[in-house]
Amino acid sequence: MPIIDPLAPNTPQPRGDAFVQAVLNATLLALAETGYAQLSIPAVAQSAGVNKTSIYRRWPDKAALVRAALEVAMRHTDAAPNTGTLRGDLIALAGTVAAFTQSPLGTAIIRIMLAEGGNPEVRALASAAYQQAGKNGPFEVLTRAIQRGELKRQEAGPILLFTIAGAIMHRVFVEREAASESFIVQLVDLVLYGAAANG
Amino acid sequence: MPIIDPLAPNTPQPRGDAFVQAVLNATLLALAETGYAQLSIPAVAQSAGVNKTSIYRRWPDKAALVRAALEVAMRHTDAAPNTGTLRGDLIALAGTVAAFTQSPLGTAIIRIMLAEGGNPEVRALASAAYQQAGKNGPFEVLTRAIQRGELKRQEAGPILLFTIAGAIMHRVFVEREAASESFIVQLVDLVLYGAAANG
DNA sequence: TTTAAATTGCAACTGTGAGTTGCTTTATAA
DNA sequence: TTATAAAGCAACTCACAGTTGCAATTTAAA
Repeated sequence: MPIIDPLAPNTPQPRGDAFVQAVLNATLLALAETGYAQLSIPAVAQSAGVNKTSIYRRWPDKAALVRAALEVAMRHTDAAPNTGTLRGDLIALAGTVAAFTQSPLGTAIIRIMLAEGGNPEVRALASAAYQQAGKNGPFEVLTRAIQRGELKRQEAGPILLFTIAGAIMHRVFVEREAASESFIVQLVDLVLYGAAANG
Repeated sequence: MPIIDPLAPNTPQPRGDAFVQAVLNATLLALAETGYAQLSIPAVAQSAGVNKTSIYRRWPDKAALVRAALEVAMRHTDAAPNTGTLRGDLIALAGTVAAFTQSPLGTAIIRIMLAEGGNPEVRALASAAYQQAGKNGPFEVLTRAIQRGELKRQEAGPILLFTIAGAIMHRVFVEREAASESFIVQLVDLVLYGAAANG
């Protein structure tokens, strides 16, 4: 009874399609609710309405299951915003980051990345997933801002983006407040014009 | 065989003192290494060179043990910096936050706070510990800056501080780069003067 | 429609490790 | 020196993750 590769071509997958969907969905759900360390395959099986044995036969261990779930979940990228101003673009980008951070899946991914001392392979995939969520967008935005002359010091670009992401993380995970539209505008104005400005 | 309150006065503690020290130190160590979820009392016992039974008799469960360890560990507060300028004070504050964030204990506390879906009581204590690390300092710094006229818009104060903390968290936990002195200066200048400034 | 192959379910099993209990040993205070 | 409380020790229970052999079911293809 060999372990099946769900991606192999021409592999007969009698009931496999719905089965895999159900299990991976349940995995993402469990990830969001309890985190990676607490996640148990028997619990996922029950939540998916499926027998644990079947999960064990398809995926060798917890890491492989979570990897598969994250891979499936991460098959979309948001387009870069283009509002005509750096401020507008940053507000749009920050909104995307905030939405991701506050979604159950985003929460799960960020928690794996930050918190679990566990499987490095899984953590690497979580990092990849997090970074992919804003892959091209940010760089296009910065490039256009530099061309427009809105961002004089190019080297400030990365820290600008990372600071926005970090502030949103702090807002959601530490303060446990919503990263609302008004918060995002405040934040973008802070990193664009500074607290010392007269406003 | 009642559970002993280690803080009760006039309680005879024959070998208790050294014992408690050893166990709580081992607990903080384990917390830093493996995190709360993975922490096991038998493992702590072995690491402390102590019998697990003795731990179970003193602390009713893992949450109580970790609570005791965090309470002991958090018995110091840093004084507010006073360099004469807001910029200097913020750099000093950010340095303190960075040192805490990058210390094993700080890492453990932040991870409990952010990641574990586990015991809410423990998470609350971790939050308290994190906030206490910078309790009075930040507010004194802001007050003096407002008096000096360096911070025109008072309402920018909290988001200013939280953004610094969040950016440091992102640096350490997501980018996994050191929050060096030069990074901190860059960060403070960003939130004080903004990326749009000519520099 | 039938048949063969593979997948899923099911039930019973193993193994590990957390937490418990009764008893003995040892340190401390008086 | 002695009484008392704490710490050690060994053996136990129990929950739950992961395994195995076999029966039931679905699907693809003839």
